[in-house]
Amino acid sequence: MSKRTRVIRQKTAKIADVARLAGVSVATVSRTLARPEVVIEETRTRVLAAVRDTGYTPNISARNLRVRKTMVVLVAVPDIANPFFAEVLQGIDDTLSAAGYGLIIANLAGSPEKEARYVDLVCAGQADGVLLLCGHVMRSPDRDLRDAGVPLVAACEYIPRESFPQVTINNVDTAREAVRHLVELGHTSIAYLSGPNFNILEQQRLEGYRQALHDAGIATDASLILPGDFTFRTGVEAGRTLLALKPASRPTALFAANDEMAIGLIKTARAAGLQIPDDLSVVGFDGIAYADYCEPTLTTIVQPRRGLGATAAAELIALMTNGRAEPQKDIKLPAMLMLRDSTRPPRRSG
Amino acid sequence: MSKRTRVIRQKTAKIADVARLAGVSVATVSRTLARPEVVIEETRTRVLAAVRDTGYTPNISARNLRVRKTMVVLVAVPDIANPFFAEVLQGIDDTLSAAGYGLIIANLAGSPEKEARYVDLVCAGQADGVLLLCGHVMRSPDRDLRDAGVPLVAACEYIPRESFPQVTINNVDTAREAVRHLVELGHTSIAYLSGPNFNILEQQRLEGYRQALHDAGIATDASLILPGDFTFRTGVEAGRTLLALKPASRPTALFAANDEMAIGLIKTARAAGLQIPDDLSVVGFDGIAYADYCEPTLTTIVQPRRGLGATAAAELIALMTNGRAEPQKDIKLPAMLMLRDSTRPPRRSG
DNA sequence: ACATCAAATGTAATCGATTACATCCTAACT
DNA sequence: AGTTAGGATGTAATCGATTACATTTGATGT
Repeated sequence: MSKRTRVIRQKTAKIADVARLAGVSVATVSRTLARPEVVIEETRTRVLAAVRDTGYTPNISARNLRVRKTMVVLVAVPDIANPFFAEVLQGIDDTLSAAGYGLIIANLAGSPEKEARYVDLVCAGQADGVLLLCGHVMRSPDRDLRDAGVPLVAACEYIPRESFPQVTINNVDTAREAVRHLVELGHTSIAYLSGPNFNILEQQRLEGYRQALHDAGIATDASLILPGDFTFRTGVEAGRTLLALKPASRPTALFAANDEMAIGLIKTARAAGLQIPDDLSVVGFDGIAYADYCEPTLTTIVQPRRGLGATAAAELIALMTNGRAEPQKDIKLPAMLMLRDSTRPPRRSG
Repeated sequence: MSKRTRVIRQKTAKIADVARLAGVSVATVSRTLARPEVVIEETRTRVLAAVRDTGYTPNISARNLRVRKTMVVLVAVPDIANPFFAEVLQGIDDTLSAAGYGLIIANLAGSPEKEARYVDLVCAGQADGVLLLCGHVMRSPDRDLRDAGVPLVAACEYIPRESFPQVTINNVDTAREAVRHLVELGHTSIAYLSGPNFNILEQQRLEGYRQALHDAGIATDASLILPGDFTFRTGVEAGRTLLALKPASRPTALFAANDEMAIGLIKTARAAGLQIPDDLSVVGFDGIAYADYCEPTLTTIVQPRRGLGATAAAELIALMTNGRAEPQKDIKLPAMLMLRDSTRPPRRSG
């Protein structure tokens, strides 16, 4: 059976072959596949049988050329190796692939050349829409994604002053809540381990940190703001910086702009004999799987990672199909402070 | 300047528009872009100027339809959230995108429906090649990826009895080396934390474990083979199983079929008061980034993750361009035992 | 019995690029 | 000067599907 069909089909059957075998016109074959209800029962079965026998599958390039669609969306990710994005991608993938869309993952990896290639790809009509997880509208030397004329949706990293839908969490308020948690435990000397300077998430989380300190009447101490770039490595470095301080002037708590840095910092601090959380409470941000695997388990802000992906994908689908749905949408999903073992009141209260 | 071009271009310029503006035929435009050396200098500059002014980018669907290529490869991944695959993907992405290919990531996630959708996609000519990281040739109810007539290359998980190139490490020998390390430290009671039963990697690593024990004259004890499925969660469960044993009959070392499970097991064991490596030495497999972040750092087999991806991608490119290069290639990349802090001689030697 | 209409199907234009083949032109050789 | 070779460009077929419009068919109403 499957042997036989494999023999019949030489290259790949085209719609004309099916039409010939079924004794109908190509239009009828096309209709049978697209809107079965408009062809009469008897024709339909004949056509479907011919489709089966020839092993016919429509040529997507031809269809795309004709209907000007690709059924592909491009997802721009700063870094696939970052587990946070991997989980957001799952949500995107679930939603999009259920709706029949394929996805091209653009791993920007900080490379402007790659970014430019992907912009050109989209401008060339290779995608029906773009999901930006990267905090900016992608550019090539002479083009901008907005020129491509395809729907855009941003997620995770808010892009200011844009008119397309965005799906994010409220980073400012959430960061503020994280720091407030430390304040409520009694900490007054609270450090901040930052993300890369011009990153929007960084700015928002820093703002939340500032607000929380201000709420508590604590002055911001610039020396307690440690530079980082969201990687484990800079977490380790920040840990060393912290250890170099005299114990007396060392903060009793730290809020990290993401989990990976928090985990790097904890590792370094522990290796040097510091007790976490006894000597130093740490709060992270993101809620990656590892935050629950490490030791001690990390108190952190859990972002609805799959939810962010799924919601953004749904929004993009709406734009791609309904044409113009309401843009300007600014969807905020709830994030949650997850209390685990890395935070505790300071040893010497006050 | 960019303002002006943005105004000129109404929808998207097609090749005919460029031709008209440059005062040449469409063939000349096409040639100028594809093989600049065949058109005379003066024409070339005129055409290129017209291209710039119109903001022309070729319509890829049309080109694909004509030349029967897509410049897209599909990568089948068992699970994007698995950090091991994320790193392999980076290698793939680097190589493929440098060669101008886009990639569609098929996150199988154990779903036969998704798998089938992707098979149909490829059979419909949506990809020029497929990279299988998933240990089997993908199927849909009535089709098989081999029917698609596109080049295939497998990586990471060896697929027996297939004629396409495969890029893997030698799992049997490497696992054997990992266990030999434990033997050489003096361990004689060595457990194995397995992967899912029918997975080829699992079978090979188990075989390596068996061989190493045999080499050392140690009898295999079926009760020391703990079930797992490569996830952190089953590592935790295996940890509990281990803890339930009387200390006297508890193994002094364990080889886990991957890092995530090893890390889960270590966490559970430590939480129950077991010292790692003093009470239990642990060796993992894969060398994910986290193996160096956790506590204690994990002795493990480091796979050349980017290398696997890059090599497989290069192999696929060769097949896609040269048409038929030598198939049957079985490329083995070296993996390395990385000694870290989770292994040590047993307390009571002998 | 004829006009009318709708349902079913067919015909052919169309999407936008590539490229085989045809044509034109110039330079070089006899 | 006439012929020719080959370089540069143009013309038109082609890739394979979708779909507007045309045609056929049969049923219904008068």
